Parts: sequence; C-alpha cells; structure tokens
Amino acid sequence: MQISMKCSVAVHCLIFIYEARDKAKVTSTLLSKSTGCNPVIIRNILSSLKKAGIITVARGSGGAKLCKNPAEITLLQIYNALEPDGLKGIIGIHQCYGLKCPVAQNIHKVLLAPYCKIEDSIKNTMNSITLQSMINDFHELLKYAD
Amino acid sequence: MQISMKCSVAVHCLIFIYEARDKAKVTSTLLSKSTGCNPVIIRNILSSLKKAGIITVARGSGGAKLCKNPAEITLLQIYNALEPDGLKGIIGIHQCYGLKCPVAQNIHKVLLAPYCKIEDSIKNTMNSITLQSMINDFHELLKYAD
DNA sequence: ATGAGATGTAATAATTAATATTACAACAAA
DNA sequence: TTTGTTGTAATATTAATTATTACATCTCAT
Repeated sequence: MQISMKCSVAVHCLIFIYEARDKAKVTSTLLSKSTGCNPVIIRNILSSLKKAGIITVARGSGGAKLCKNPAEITLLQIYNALEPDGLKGIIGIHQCYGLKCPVAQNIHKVLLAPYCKIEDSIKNTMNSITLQSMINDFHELLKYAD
Repeated sequence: MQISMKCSVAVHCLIFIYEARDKAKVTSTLLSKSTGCNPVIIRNILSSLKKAGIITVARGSGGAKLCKNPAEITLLQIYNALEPDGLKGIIGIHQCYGLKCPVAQNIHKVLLAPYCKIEDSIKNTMNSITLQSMINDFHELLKYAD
C-alpha cells in the first residue's frame, strides 16, 4: 500500500502559499484548482496545517499564509500535522489471536522493534527535508523550463 | 495510510517455517490457522517468496522450507518479494495536470528527490534487519513467557 | 445591516485498494 | 486412484481514501 497522498497535496499547497505571498489571496478554491483536489479536502488539510502552527488561515475574508520560515518547516512536521498518529503503525500487523501457536502469540512483539527502527529512519529523513529545500528545487525547475 | 500487512504475515510464515523445520510439514492450511489469514492469501505470499528464492514449496505433497540461512534473509528481500514495485512510489503523489499553474506542473519533480531519500532510508533499515535477528528475538520472548 | 465570498465541519457518497472466498486444474505420493 | 496439496483465476467482501453536499459561521466592503 501507499502512504496517503495528502502529504504531497500539503506540500503543493505550502509551496503555492509561499509563492503567492503578498501577491494573491490563497483560498481553498484556488488551491483546489491547482492541486486537482476537492476544496473540502484542501480545507481539511489547511485546517490540520493550521492546528500544527504551520500556517494561518483567515476566517471569513479567506486566505492562507505561512507563519514560519520555510527553512523551519520540515516534511516531518507536515506529515505529523496530517496524520494524527504520525508514523506509528505505518506498517500494518495482522491480528492473530493465535490460540496455542507460539509464533502467533509473539509475532506482534517480534515485529515491534524492527518496525520502530523503520519508522525512526523515515522520521529522521523527513526531518532533514525542509520546505525551503523543496522551494529551492522548484525555483531551479522554473529556471530551466521552456 | 499504512504499508500492507502482507509483510508481517510473510515474516510470521518464515519464522513458522524455520521453527517447524524437520518437525512438521508446513502447509498453507497450517499457516493460515496460525496467521489468521485466508489460505489463498498464504499461498500467494508463499508463491512470491518462492519466486524470490527465499523458500521452496513442494507441489502436490505440500510443505514449505527455507532455502537460505535466516541470517541471509533480510526484511528488504521479503518486502521486495511481496511488492512488485518495491518501495517505489510508496508515498503517493496526486495527479495534477495543472493547466498553467507552475506549482502543479512541477510538484511531481519537486517531490521526487525527497521521496527517493525516504525510500532509500527505509531500504537501508530493512536491509539491516535479518530473519535471524527476528528469530532470535522470538526465542528470547519464549524464554520469558509464563 | 446586509450581501458576497470565505472558512469549518458534519454527514454522506463514490471510488479505490486490500483482503477473503470460491472454484477448480495440476500435481505428488501412499 | 484416492487423498491432500499447490497454483491461480474469478469474484466478493471489507476497509480505507477521496469526493461531494450541505450548511452554519465568519469578515469585510458597500
């Protein structure tokens, strides 16, 4: 399976918000057109990012703004904002109330440590990726566009 | 979202197969009882593990056996055996044939490098975890069971 | 103050992905 | 040649994700 693409949409929105700063009011309708997602999905994502202190959203008049420097916003913060449980349990474990079988009784515990290691390595990598770096890459791409 | 739990079931099966070596014939029915999964699911998983050269499965008479030393079987091998595309694209990217919006046109490329980094870090960690180490942990748990 | 354009959120629907089931052909060995 | 098994296709079920509808609430310009 695949990690929800909400994360990708969120990054899209954040880059958009950054690029539009002082230029245009960034509404959920606008972002929904740019991302191809439903405006309610966008509003939910923005709402999560807002709760995490990454952006502010103006009620009524509308418009989203970053409330941190892009260099201080990491992919991990974004991901955690969207997923209430973070990366915990990102690899599913089957439920086996496995009767007498000792493997069934212990498999959950056996997998715990390996899966935590994996979660931690994802965390570390996500933490090393900033919105700033992605914005930089975006600008590089713009330069060489035809 | 969460990575398919096929991986967990596969590890369960492999530990079971290892523990049962020279003791019992490990059939898909037996594994399905221990894991709580449908026997066809088990057969599909075993089939994938077989194609990857991790186990042998006796046609007709039945029974699965490891065909490598557990120390030489890594979690990455197991995962790759199960998922045809490996970890590629584990984090989904939304499709936005984004008209004129430059963010929409470039978001895919912007996310490519960060997501590859994440995939690589998962790969490295999975590669450092062997079936042997999980079997060892399993034995430790058995020691201290009531 | 009020109308236009937003957000926030609940409820529901539609879609997609994961898992389970049924069915049966092919196989191996007693 | 019967019994128990694997391999696999086809289908059904279930669960998760994404989309939609609906509407209360808010802000500001007029």
